[in-house]
Amino acid sequence: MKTKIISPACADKLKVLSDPTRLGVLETLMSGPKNVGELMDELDVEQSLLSHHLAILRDAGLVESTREGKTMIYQVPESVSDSTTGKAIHLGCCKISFD
Amino acid sequence: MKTKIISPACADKLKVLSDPTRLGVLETLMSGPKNVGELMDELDVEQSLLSHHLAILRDAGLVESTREGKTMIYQVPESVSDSTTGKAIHLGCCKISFD
DNA sequence: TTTTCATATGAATGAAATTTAATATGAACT
DNA sequence: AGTTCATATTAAATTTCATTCATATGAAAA
Repeated sequence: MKTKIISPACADKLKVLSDPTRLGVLETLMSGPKNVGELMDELDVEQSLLSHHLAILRDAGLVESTREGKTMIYQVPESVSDSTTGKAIHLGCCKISFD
Repeated sequence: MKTKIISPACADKLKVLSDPTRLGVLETLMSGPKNVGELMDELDVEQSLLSHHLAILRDAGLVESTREGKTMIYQVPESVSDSTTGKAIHLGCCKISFD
């Protein structure tokens, strides 16, 4: 009886999405790039808290950021957002489709 | 500027899947019903710990159990597992497809 | 170069989730 | 009824996570 190797890596990626703020960030960014201030306004989250969550999303490769003057623009990488259906997130191990 | 209402309910459901043991249980059960002992063997998880995780999956409606003699059979409900593609989990708010 | 704006980082706290250990339940067998 | 097998439950210990607060960084403006 070989012991099945479960998928901790996939669970880790799902954990990144299993938070309302981070999920909200992704949902928001799926409609296009935004800077941190815009995300704060839209999601109604404190600056520092949002920044922490953005770091977690960035570390997981689910968002990427570029500086534009004083502000930082965040967006979902092409490889992550399904541009055809528009409403899916590719985690590598699995794909999450909304609605 | 209306404040966007994020989706805590969906995050909660994703949280249930964001654990290697629970994800392993679901993956295992997607190939058919199993009793707890079989899940223990396949996933190499302690009895009590597995039971806790099964309770969380049950509370979330992602698995259901029926007694058969001394053992408990666990399975993924029809409504949750996508019977057509075979490899998807429906959470209500979103759908997770594997490989 | 000092100030201001936009964002990031680190430490501290508290809450929630996971894990372990011990015990309980419920069905079948003797 | 008492014992055993399979699983669940409870409580306690531990770990992880989210949040807050204070401070730092980096770019532009004065």
